[in-house]
Amino acid sequence: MSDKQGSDRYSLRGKVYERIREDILSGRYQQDTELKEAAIGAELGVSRTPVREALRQLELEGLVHIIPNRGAYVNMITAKDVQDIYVIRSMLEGLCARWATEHITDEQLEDLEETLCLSEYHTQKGHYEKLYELDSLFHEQLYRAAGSRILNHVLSDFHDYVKRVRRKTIAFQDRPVKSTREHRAIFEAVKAKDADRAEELAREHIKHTIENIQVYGLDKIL
Amino acid sequence: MSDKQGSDRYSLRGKVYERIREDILSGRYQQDTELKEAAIGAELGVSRTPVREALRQLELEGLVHIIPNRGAYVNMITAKDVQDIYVIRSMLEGLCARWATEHITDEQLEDLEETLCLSEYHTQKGHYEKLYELDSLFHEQLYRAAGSRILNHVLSDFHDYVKRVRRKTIAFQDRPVKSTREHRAIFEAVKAKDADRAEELAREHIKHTIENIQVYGLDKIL
DNA sequence: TCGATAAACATTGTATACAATAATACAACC
DNA sequence: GGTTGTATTATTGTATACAATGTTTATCGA
Repeated sequence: MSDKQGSDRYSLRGKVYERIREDILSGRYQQDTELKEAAIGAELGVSRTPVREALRQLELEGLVHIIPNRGAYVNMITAKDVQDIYVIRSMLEGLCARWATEHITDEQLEDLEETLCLSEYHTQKGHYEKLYELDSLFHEQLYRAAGSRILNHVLSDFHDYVKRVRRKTIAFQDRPVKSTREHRAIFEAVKAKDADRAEELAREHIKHTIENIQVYGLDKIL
Repeated sequence: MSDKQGSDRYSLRGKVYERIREDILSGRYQQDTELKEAAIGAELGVSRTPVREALRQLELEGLVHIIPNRGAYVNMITAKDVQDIYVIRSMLEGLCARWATEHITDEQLEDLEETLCLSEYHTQKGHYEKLYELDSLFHEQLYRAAGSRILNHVLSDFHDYVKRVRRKTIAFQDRPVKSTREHRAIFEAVKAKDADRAEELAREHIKHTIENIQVYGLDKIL
């Protein structure tokens, strides 16, 4: 999720923030690249002020580290980070599925099913870019359904962190078919109010994603 | 953990950040209190610039929400948030204990044991303020021992979030004695390289903490 | 040539000035 | 009286100026 709690994509600060973030997450910068406020400002045609604010936010997110009076440096996401994130996510997605089962409304269930149907359609057609979006949407809908501000916050962050990895690996081998099938299974468990099963399935779903990524080869992305 | 990745407590920005953060977490502000840059700056004797930066960081952390061109508003932590955090933490602390078991060095093991000994001493003596610090330290050492930047980051954040709750409830009833005993048990499992047991114990430890908090009465804190 | 020192430079930290936007108060109108 | 439009005010968004700090380079002496 990129809309973050209020990142304000339309202010200069928001634009700069999104831009640098994207540049780091997409691997344009190398580890420890120095991010000079003036240079970035000049490049984007803004003053140092919005750049500074963007860098401070990125620091809190862990994407850059700032040494006082020296500068801001890029924190690349390492292969280990990605693996850790997926292990953590598998637990939290499980919890999320459980809570969603307990709290989901009929309307949210319908939205989820609609997303699922679309996913199944585009899986058949092999529309991978569309599938990527729908995959994100499915998970976001589940996050919301869980009804926990905190869980939503942390899962959204992680989800966003590994965006690049997901984008690259989602279409690898027979993952799309399996992934969509797993989504369907999770959905059915949630609908049937079987929280234990929903949790188990969601955990497995993420674990399978990790395996797929490992087969693909993480080093090809990072 | 308050030293954050580089929050820079010694710059004005860092001081303002810590101050506002503390004021929110300690409940000095009410939900949706408007935080005006000029007012805060005047109160702390600094210009708007560091205040702005602090507010932007707090937004990302979820402690304030900013409406563009309007202002920054306090996001209180609700009782449900606290409960959610503890449920999430119980899982992640479990994972942390597992990873710590797998990665901990002999030196880290010794540090941990030292903390533990001190805890046991101060538990006997009933030094609750000291115990609070040692409790934090024990967990932080375990976070570090797990050897995962990501897990450390998210757990430290959560740990910090519920600081106030912990401070208030740590001395409630016979919790100090039990808590220290549980720490000892976790330590022994880690030392014995029994990852399954360490994970299970760590999870239970947090669950017991939740129960203690619930008996104490969350509404008394928030 | 090497090392130390200091001066020049680059970069961040903070304050202030100005622009843009939103909130408020008040008047004109129905 | 209520409503709408406008002027005023307050507040944030951005740019710029200045201060403090860190880094590099040039110079001097041994």
